[in-house]
Amino acid sequence: MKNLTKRQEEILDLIKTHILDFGFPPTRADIAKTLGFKSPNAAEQHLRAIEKKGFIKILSGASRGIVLSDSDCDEIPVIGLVAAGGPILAQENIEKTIPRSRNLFSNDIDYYLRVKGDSMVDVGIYEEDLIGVSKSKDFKVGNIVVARINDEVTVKTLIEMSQTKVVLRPENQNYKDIIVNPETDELVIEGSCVALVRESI
Amino acid sequence: MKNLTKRQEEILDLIKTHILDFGFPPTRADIAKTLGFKSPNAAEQHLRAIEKKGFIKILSGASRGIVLSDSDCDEIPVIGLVAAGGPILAQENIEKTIPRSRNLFSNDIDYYLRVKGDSMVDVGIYEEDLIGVSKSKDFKVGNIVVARINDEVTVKTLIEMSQTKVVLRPENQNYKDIIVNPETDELVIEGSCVALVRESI
DNA sequence: CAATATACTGTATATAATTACAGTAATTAT
DNA sequence: ATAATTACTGTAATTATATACAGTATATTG
Repeated sequence: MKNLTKRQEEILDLIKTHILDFGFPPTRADIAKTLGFKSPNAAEQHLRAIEKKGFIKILSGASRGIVLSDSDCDEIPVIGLVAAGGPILAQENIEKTIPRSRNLFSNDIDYYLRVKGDSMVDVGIYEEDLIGVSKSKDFKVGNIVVARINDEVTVKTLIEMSQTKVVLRPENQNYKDIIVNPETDELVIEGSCVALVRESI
Repeated sequence: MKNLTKRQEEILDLIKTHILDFGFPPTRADIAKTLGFKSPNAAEQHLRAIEKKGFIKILSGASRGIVLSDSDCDEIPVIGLVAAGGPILAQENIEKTIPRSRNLFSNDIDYYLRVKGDSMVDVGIYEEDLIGVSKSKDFKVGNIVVARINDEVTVKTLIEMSQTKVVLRPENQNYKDIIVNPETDELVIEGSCVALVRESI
């Protein structure tokens, strides 16, 4: 799918905003008025261009007949197994997506990560649970974080964090603390857990 | 808010379905065609009646200008503390509601129940968690259920169920099984847990 | 360098859609 | 008993909207 131009993106945003605000898409005249066009035809031609690039579908003969394509209704990815090496949000890691509008949580969730293993059972995080991850950088010691250590992604409690020592604790007596020296090992805190979802009890 | 007639309810449903299917509300003509009216004015008058009862707002002069009122986007109640005696879904028990459209789960969730106490920590259900409850009657032994025993509502695992003996097990070594004789004690299985949500980790 | 894409103005028209007016008939509330 | 509500048909006017056609100008691609 080709990229939209800046102006086209503006128009797509306007359509989404209109739907959010009113519950239905704008007319050509609405678009023209909002963006200051003097002709509704300017909007028309933008819409055709955006349709050509696959971001919307125009239903001919229907008023306000603009249908957003699935790809752009802003979905939250659910990450299954993370392939070693690549970025977490790489396409091949995405198990499915959830429309952002269905997001139950007020928190800022950038993606859901499916939990593998039992290293966090003592805080009630089980295998196959989905944890909501926020990429925000304001995590603190004590938070449960998503960490990447040398290409391996793991969910642990952040216990200590300094220039030379980071301690990640599995919440399960059978496991030992992971102690990393960020100067010798590659360590990235990808985000912190802000929610948990268990789909099948 | 007054109740809708059967026909009006049909029309409101049609509007919701149309929005779901197309992304925008139907026209009067659409409604008339779908329901077999020979005049778009039949639809018009129904819409006015539904608006009068507060379920929709009609934006005059705008095509497809039908806005659903908040109240009818079908909300899932979140039940906090259950007052002894009354029904679970009584108004005073409802802590808040969540739009059904925001429901992440495919399961049939009739309400969310906020967990009190630590009797289920061994299966990862913690105080303040929300469990999604389905009122469906096809729960089985082994399921986690919401039970009401003599006016007290509790979440436990259903271990055994016969005419004269029902065993409910707290999933916490510090608690003992609850054994109830449905013939002498009042016992209602309100539903079974089909999901779990933890909003703050 | 020509073709295509982008980003518009300006006009016009067919059709889509709202909405008013005039009825009919059955049911329900006062 | 009478008024109001419900549930429509039928017609028609007005307005809202999509959309075609004719331009202008600049930027980008092959």
